[in-house]
Amino acid sequence: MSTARLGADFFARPTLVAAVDLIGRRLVRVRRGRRLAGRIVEVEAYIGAADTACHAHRGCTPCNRVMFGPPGHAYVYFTYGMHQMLNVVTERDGFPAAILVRALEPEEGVDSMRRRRARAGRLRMARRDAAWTAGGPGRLCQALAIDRGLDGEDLEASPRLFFEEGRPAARRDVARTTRVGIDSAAPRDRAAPWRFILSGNPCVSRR
DNA sequence: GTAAGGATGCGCT
DNA sequence: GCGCATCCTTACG
Repeated sequence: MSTARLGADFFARPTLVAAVDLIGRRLVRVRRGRRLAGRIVEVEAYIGAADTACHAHRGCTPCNRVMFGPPGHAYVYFTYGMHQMLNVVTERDGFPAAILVRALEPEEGVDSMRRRRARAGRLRMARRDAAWTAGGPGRLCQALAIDRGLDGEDLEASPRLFFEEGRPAARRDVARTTRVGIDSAAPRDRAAPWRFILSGNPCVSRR
């Protein structure tokens, strides 16, 4: 178990390689001097302008420009009128690709995460269990107070948001599936097995 | 200026 | 499994 921080080199690799390697690592959000952290149990890869499920497929816009920049930076996107999603930019500067962090197993600051979820009006469900706190990209961002204010954050240097080496999963414990919620993408891209999950972990989102 | 749709989540059946 | 809330982002006029 290591608390060493993952640097830009970790993400300056082929996206699928970095995505598998990210399973089991720790995402840390520091807020008011306190740590909110969890083990990453689910991610998805979005790779290049040719991937019709990737936000980059319509070109560079003010909202997605971070994805076209250097690796190791946070790309935070707003969708469905109410949800934010946290991504990490991968590959070389100029090539748009990212890993969407879809679910965490809460480890530190769990009560704070639950309070944040409850305050947002999800009281009834928020009491249930820790798994509910950060399973799913929208829930994760809410629990960790991640919003577009963190878009473009340098995760190698930021005091507010970063990754730690944690406890990487054994390769045999990482399962691959197709990505979630991309029905309008081309059939070839819907079929790509670019979602990675920690097998059997209760915090993984649906399916 | 305006309209359509979206990398979701919740509650109910 | 299904409907709906909710509003930013984008494309088009």
